[in-house]
Amino acid sequence: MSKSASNGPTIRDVAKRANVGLATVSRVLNGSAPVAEDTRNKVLQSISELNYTPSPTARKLSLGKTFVISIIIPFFTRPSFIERLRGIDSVMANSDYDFIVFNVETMEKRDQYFSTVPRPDRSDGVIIVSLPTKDEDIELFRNKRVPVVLVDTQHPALTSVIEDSVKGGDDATQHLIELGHKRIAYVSDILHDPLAHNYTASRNRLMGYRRALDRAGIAFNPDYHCFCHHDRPTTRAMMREVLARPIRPTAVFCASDTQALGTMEAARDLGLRVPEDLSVVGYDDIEIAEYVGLTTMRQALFESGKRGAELMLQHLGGQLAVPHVECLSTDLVIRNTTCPPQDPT
Amino acid sequence: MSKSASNGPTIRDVAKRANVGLATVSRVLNGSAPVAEDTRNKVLQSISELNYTPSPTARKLSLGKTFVISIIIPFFTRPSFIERLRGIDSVMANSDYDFIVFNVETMEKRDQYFSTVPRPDRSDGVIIVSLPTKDEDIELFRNKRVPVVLVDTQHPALTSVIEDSVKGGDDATQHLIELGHKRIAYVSDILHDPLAHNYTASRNRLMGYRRALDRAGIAFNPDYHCFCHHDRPTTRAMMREVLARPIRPTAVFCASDTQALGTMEAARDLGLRVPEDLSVVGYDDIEIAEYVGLTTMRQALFESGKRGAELMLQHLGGQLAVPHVECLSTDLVIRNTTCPPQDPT
DNA sequence: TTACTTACTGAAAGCGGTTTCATGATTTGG
DNA sequence: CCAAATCATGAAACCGCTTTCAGTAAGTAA
Repeated sequence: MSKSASNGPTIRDVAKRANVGLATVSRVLNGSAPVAEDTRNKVLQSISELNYTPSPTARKLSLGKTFVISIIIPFFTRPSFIERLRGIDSVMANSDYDFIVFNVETMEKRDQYFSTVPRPDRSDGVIIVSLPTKDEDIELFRNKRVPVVLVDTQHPALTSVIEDSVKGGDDATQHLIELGHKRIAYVSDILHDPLAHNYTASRNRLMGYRRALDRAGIAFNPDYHCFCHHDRPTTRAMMREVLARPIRPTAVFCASDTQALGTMEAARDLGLRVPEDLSVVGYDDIEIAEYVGLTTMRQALFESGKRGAELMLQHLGGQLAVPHVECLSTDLVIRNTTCPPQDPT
Repeated sequence: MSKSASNGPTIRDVAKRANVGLATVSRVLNGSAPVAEDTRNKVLQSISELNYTPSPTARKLSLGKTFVISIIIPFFTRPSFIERLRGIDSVMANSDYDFIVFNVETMEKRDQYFSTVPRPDRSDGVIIVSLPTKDEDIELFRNKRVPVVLVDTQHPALTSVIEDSVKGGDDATQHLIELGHKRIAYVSDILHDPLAHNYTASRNRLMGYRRALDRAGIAFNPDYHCFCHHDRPTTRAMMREVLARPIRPTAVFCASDTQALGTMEAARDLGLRVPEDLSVVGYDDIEIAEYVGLTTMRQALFESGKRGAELMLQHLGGQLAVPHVECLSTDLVIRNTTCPPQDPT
């Protein structure tokens, strides 16, 4: 089944037509060695007459490269991941590399992709986004000798670009403290599910939250740490209960905008006004955040993807030997879901 | 620079170790010809001892296939496109094919991808999403002999899966008419820019809108056809002006939810209540639509991607000779941005 | 027993490039 | 003016797989 049917001209055809050896054509194509001016012209003409383009596959085989960068990313459908992907795309589109996205929605998929994707015959490099890596994974990658760059996760052995979620959590909480709040709840994804939306990030933001609390001399109240699955309806249900307590929080810091929206829905359900009765701070600054006027932490999502891709390209180019960690900044965007508490107890 | 460095075992190594010819190994791998039971076992054992996996690149070259489906899609970052991509992913992830996404944000990129991506040495098939194709494009595809499937666009020469936007526009408008509205505006993207969000769709929805109007004996008022760039702020600015007119529409049908949100912002700016003073119907049912309670047309976005991918796979499998058109249904989701007009003139 | 299938199997020829290596043509320079 | 170095080039090997083709061994029919 050798599909020689109509498969376009090959480098051999070009060589024949130009009366040169095929090696010479290759040299003209890649500029890999000097070629006499008029020989080059003959070749160039032959190429354009035949409307020849080299076969990427053959090139890959010969070079032992795939010219593919694989991206392993969970739930690529979520707005924040899309932004990161766009960042990656913005640099990859202008490189020699294609990129293939592997969408992880289950633990099996994760394991499957972690073991099959980082192979030299499948990818020249792998960018892993927002998925925690274990030591054994690292070992696997090292064996396969495929360069790996981490985005929004970190491991000492790999170069990674991260956001400082501890600081982000701290800043968000600090904002509420400065407004005079004392009863501040923290709402996050479940903290023990590695596939949860913000596995590491949720933990780090919690640390930041506690750090800010400590600094202000406010005791951490475990009852004010609320967590549930990442979707809005679930958060809404949970928060409806939390906000109905006799001593309810006057402010809520949410580890994601989606959960902030759920929280606001819950407040609405209970007839609580935002921000007068309840201040809400989100995280991510997704597109609707602006529409609903949500105060939130903006991350450099696009930038993170872009830097990740750039670092990968550098890695592939031979620069960048040692694992390199890059930390992007996070800014608080103040809109109108926060204000001082009505009754500053 | 033959990168023979540590490149894993080859089929030859497997053959040698099992004391068979390498053709036999290939046969075991692909089941392409009968192999004696114990020969097969020797091979299998050798494979697992060596932890061998065949090189995809070599396979591709030999077979003359790429095992890649390319997706050409505009602004893949927009929610509706993501949904379609997810649909595609859901079927591709379980196939032998990888897919590569080519994100079109400019006319140059469109042309570049249209001419370089559909080549037999680059893709086994191309799925084009939401991008109108001209006859000359078709000619090009035919020359390259690469199968093409269209999603959310249509061309007589190609198999495509579409939504019935005319009917969608009709239904949405009909809903408003039934509520008693007479002054109904239509808000859409610019109708002459092929890269606009909803090029074809915006036109078809307009046709549906007019059809419903006709049927109800309401004259089409060109002043009530408003169009501008697809983003929310622009729509907001435009609609602020439109809604400030002495005789303003009592209802607005928007060709996208994003524009519906812009319209609602404009209403808010002018102190108009939705739906009491202004009914709004959107299109797409993006995620926030539910949050803000927007009445909107829901399309089978995920389904469209899924079907597109399935048709492509069928095509590749040799079934599906004639161009085949598939039309997905669209449903009105009634929430709370529509009600009868206050002053039913 | 001989001729004729049938069932497996290995050697070798691609697939379409890149790169090494040897060679002939030119310079260079002493 | 001849030896030595330089330059440009083609032939051939190789990347790792699939498939054809021909041949061997075993099975069947006459």
